[in-house]
Amino acid sequence: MAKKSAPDTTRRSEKSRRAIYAAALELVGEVGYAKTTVEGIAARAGVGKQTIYRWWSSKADVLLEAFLDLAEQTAQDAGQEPYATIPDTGDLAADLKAVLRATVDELLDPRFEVPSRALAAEGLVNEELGRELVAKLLEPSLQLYVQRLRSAQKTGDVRPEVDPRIALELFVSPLAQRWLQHTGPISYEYTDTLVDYALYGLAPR
Amino acid sequence: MAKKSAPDTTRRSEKSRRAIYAAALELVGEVGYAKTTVEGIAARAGVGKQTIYRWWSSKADVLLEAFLDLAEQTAQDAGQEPYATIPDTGDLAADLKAVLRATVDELLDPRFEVPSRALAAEGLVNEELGRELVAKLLEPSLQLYVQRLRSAQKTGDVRPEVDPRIALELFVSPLAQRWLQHTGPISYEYTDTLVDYALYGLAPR
Amino acid sequence: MAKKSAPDTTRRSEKSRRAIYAAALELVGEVGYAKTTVEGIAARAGVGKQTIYRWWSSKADVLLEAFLDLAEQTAQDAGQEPYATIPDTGDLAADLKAVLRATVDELLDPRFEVPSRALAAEGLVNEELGRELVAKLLEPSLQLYVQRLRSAQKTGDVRPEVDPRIALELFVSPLAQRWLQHTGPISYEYTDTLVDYALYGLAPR
Amino acid sequence: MAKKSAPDTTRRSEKSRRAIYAAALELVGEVGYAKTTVEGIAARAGVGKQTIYRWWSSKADVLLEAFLDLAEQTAQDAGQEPYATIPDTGDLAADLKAVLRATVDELLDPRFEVPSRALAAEGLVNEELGRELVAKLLEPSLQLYVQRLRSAQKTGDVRPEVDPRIALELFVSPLAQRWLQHTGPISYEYTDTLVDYALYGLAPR
DNA sequence: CACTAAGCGAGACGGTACGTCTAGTCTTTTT
DNA sequence: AAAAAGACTAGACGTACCGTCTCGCTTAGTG
Repeated sequence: MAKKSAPDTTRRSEKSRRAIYAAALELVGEVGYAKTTVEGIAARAGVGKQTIYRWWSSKADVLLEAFLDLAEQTAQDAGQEPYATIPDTGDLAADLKAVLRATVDELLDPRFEVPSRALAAEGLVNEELGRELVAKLLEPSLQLYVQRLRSAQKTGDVRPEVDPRIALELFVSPLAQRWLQHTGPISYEYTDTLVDYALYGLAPR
Repeated sequence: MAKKSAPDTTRRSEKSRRAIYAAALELVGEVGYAKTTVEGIAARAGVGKQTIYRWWSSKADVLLEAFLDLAEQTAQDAGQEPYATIPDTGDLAADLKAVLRATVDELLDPRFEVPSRALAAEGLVNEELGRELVAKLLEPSLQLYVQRLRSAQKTGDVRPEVDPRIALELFVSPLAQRWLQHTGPISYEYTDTLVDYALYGLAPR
Repeated sequence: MAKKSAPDTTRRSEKSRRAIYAAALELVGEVGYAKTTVEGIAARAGVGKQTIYRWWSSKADVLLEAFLDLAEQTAQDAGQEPYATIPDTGDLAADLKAVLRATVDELLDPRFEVPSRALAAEGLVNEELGRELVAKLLEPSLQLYVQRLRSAQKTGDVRPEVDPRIALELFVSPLAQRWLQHTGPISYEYTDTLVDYALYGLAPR
Repeated sequence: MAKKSAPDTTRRSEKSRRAIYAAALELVGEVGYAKTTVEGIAARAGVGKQTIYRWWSSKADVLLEAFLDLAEQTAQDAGQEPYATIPDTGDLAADLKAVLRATVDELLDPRFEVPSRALAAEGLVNEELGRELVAKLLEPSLQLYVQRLRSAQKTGDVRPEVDPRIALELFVSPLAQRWLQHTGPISYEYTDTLVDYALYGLAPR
């Protein structure tokens, strides 16, 4: 009775998949998310529209996977794993500053900027996409900070009663907001300052 | 030779303007931003489409003004001015916690939630709207924190070399991000914790 | 509650209507009925698809009206009314032969051939269109024969007990079938012969 | 060098062929010719699409063969040969009326009606199919009338100078047109009248 | 008796057109 | 002159089929 049986993944055309990812990212970069259309992606990829609708449910879905794929490819091309963990040299401030500087570089990379901003925007308004984004992209990274902060609690560099999941937001969220909402410039100096303020507080010691 | 002379504002129909604001906010609340259409707003407002296009350039523009109007109305209805300044009782932590608790209340008010999230989303992707949003809604609020922190520097509650514009992000941005991106729950307890962490730092004293 | 209110005919664009008729007839002539598409008609007419769907329910419907319009225009251009009646010179055979010869000319006119054959084909399979075709195009012509045959019955040229509606089919239907189904050649000689056979019978006198 | 070698008929699956015929006729009967699709036929027949395209060039082609097959089967099931000849009892009028009555029965048989009308319609517009239809279905039947009329000319029942190929159209074409174009009811009385009119003419004797 | 080599069911593919929806413009009539 | 109404051109939406193209799997016949 099932009208739509799920398509057979084993027969899927790898070539088409890659062409669709490439076309989607290109178009979002060129004309922006709103003006990117499924039709346009199909045309640029040299693919029938149905091939897109067969495997993805929406434009947002295509772009999410395309972006995840891009991130994965880039990671493999550069170092092996992007950041399995945050380095632990014993100097917490230095470690955090290093990671945040790398994040700054990434946020300013134009290849990532447009699609990730587009996805973030769509994620605000589209519950499902939002949850996927957070689960697949954001939360894994944040967990790395949680680990590093827990380690710092063991060495006494962070007070033991501090909740690491909240603590990390002190330096991560400001950067995120400046980038997302253009509320201020982004630089190494800025993130270094965030780490210092967060670790040692605003009140005099 | 000018085909489009600017419309004559003195002849503008106040009734239509109000009806359009109301219709826009209702529709965004009912069906979400993406499914709200100019046509739908015009129909619900009992207004011709051209009347919308004559005075606004886009759906986002209508909604921005509608939202600003709503904010203004609500402010006038409730207390006079919402927060011309942040209270200065001499207890910085208490003052910040009070304001952030009020912000939490506002963020959880369903009348504000959908349209402001929609505007924020559009603002990520639409440069012009984003700048307007930041300039008209966000930055004025943030300046209040700047003032309160400067005052705290004078009383010695905040270290003098701290940049208040960055400092405020330690407790404001985490809240903003949790709300915008659903990365965590929002509560009085959470914002209180943020203030404590930000003021006294994560490192042991 | 009515979702689709009927469109307002008084505001209809005459220019678009004419352009659509012209495009439809051209395309049917150039590529045939099956390969003529609503999209193609809209494109050639420089018209939005919705303008077609607003006023017509289908490709067949457009073509029917376009053809009726063509027939009307052609009639007006040539003599006033095409054939308000069949001539009555007193010589029944001659009168019928004359009209059938004119019909032969019309059937062989390439401007009429393709669209009318296309409509006829669609009419076979599409009940509603078929009834409209018969009612608006075919039956009015046949009634002219009925009148002429009745007149002939008064003058004694046709037996009084003959049913004129059936009688006319003896010479009209053969011509129709040859033309529609390509079952034989069409010529003045052929229609003359049909009239002779029909009037005087096959059996010896 | 030949990309497409002709398929090997000896290996053809008889089971599939029969299933395709059955599915095609069922679907045309249920949803009409236009809404019958190759994909639908394949699905109902439990057959791959390629199996249809391997042996037939089009939907029309499938249906033509399916119909010919049906006609053949029906003929074999009923009497042996359908009508190798038209009976020759010496009474021409009676013989023709008998055959036409049988034709009326056939035309009103719902098993035949939909597919044959569909084929006829397609034949009007599709030259190739039209010629095949005429050659394989129509002309053979008409030749039987030619023979009977020639025989009648020998016995003096039909004038010797009459062209039998044209003469037969006097009673066959009207029936065909009424059936095809729904221009009038079909009955034994009607076909009897046609024969009488055709044999003895409309003019008084 | 394994070994081709075809036909087969299945269904993914690049496409075209469908009929619907909305954007933003233009025109007509009313206030 | 602004406004209500709504028809207009334009073009994307998601769906349905087209006809082609593999994929494994029978199923013969051949070596």
